[in-house]
Amino acid sequence: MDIVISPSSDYPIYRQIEENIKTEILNRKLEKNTLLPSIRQLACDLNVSVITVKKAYEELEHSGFIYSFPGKGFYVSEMSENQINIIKKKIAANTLQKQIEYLKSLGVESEDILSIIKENLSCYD
Amino acid sequence: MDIVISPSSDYPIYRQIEENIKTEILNRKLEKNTLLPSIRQLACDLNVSVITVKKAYEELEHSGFIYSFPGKGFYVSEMSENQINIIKKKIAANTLQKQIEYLKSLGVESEDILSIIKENLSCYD
Amino acid sequence: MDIVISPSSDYPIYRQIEENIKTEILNRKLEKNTLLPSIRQLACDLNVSVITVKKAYEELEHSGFIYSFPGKGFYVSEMSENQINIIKKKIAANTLQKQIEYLKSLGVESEDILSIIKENLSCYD
Amino acid sequence: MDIVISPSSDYPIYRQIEENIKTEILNRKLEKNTLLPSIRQLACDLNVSVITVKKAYEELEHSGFIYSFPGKGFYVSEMSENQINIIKKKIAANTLQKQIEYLKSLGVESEDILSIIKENLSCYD
DNA sequence: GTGGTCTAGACCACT
DNA sequence: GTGGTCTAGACCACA
Repeated sequence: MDIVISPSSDYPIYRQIEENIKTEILNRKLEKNTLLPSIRQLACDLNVSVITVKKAYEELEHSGFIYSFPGKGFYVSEMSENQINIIKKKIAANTLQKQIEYLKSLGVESEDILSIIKENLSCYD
Repeated sequence: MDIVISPSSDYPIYRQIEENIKTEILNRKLEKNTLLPSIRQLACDLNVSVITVKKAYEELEHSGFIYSFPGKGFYVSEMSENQINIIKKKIAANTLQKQIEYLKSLGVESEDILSIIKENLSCYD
Repeated sequence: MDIVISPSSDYPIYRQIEENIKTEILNRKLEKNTLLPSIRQLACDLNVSVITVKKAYEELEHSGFIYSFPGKGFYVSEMSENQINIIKKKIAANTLQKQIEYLKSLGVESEDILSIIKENLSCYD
Repeated sequence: MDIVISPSSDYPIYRQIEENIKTEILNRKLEKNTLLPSIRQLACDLNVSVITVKKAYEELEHSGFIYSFPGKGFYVSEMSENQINIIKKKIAANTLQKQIEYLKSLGVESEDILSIIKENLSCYD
């Protein structure tokens, strides 16, 4: 599992860990029922506090991406391909809508937004 | 000048004020050399502390959107139509790039992103 | 009389006016017993408040560079060539000493200071 | 770390703290990645408000001399010997140039300036 | 009147 | 514990 965090960011570390794992789950890089590294292990690897990792895992459990057996560890939840796709699209729709709302309030032209998007997407095809 | 803030947001109040004014400047709703409301006045209007407004003005001055004559007040900087457009596009390019980077790392399809964008933009035309 | 002020500077305007006039007196651009522009006139020319000019004149009178006949105006004081030279050297000695003290506390090398000085002076010979 | 401030000075306290620390960094008295005293600690030591120290640290972070990990503290930035020397010389060149410009506008002779400088420098060798 | 600075508290999120 | 933010006062220099 590759988790990259930047402690200097203004974004909380536990959120960064959370996002990293969520991404890997939605990506299918982490398969269902996989055992995640223990809180202590990950805390040690990332050189952060145990509490920080614990918080990240708790949030992930709360939002249903992982589940835990107390005393055993945290596991990746089962989700159908369909469920995952729905979640992905929901996230995309939400974030992009806010983004565009903001840029429009700035007065950015639709065509400019579209061309920036296309240019960026072309890097991935 | 219309400034709307939500003190309960997790986004700092001074950033909200900053963003509001920056948006109005980029929008040309606030024209160059306009005298902004005094720190005290705005603090009173928004029902926040003087220091909170000062910090917002300070940041805006730091990034060049406004300038001050101590003892007189804060004024909107002169910026050419061109400069403003460049700044707008820069902001758009930056935020959209990060957005797409993130969505791509999630594995969202390009066509899905594009269709969401188009759907959202159609609300503004 | 040429007075240039920058209202945006963090240096008070009345000090700027003061320094400008002091410089012209030490320069002999303003000769002894010359009648300075009236407070109202100068305030109007510089587009600043009457009070600001008044304060500058008061300070100059206080330090002996000008004198006033109430109801008539402000005049440049009489000073011998010798007196003027002594004042100039005193100012130079004071400011340069502080400057060097500061640069030395930063750990700047003496040779660097000297070469910068020489380079700058060469522009004036 | 030795920080000396004079609260009665017309120079803002937060600037004094800023200058003190900047000097120690350029001096290499504070080595890179050193943990600075916490805002609260320093505020207590200097007997000033927390906010005053915070402002000083904020400015230093803004200009790149220090960096922060929220929740952990402020650290001295990494800068090569070279970078530091460049900054030092830049500061020296800037301040000395302004100084000489001013003295020249007063009509001080080059030789006088040079002899004052040499006299002062001799105190440090 | 304005901005510039400062105090002495406070609450919060994060480590 | 740390920094991040905020309040509700205050005094000062300046215009």
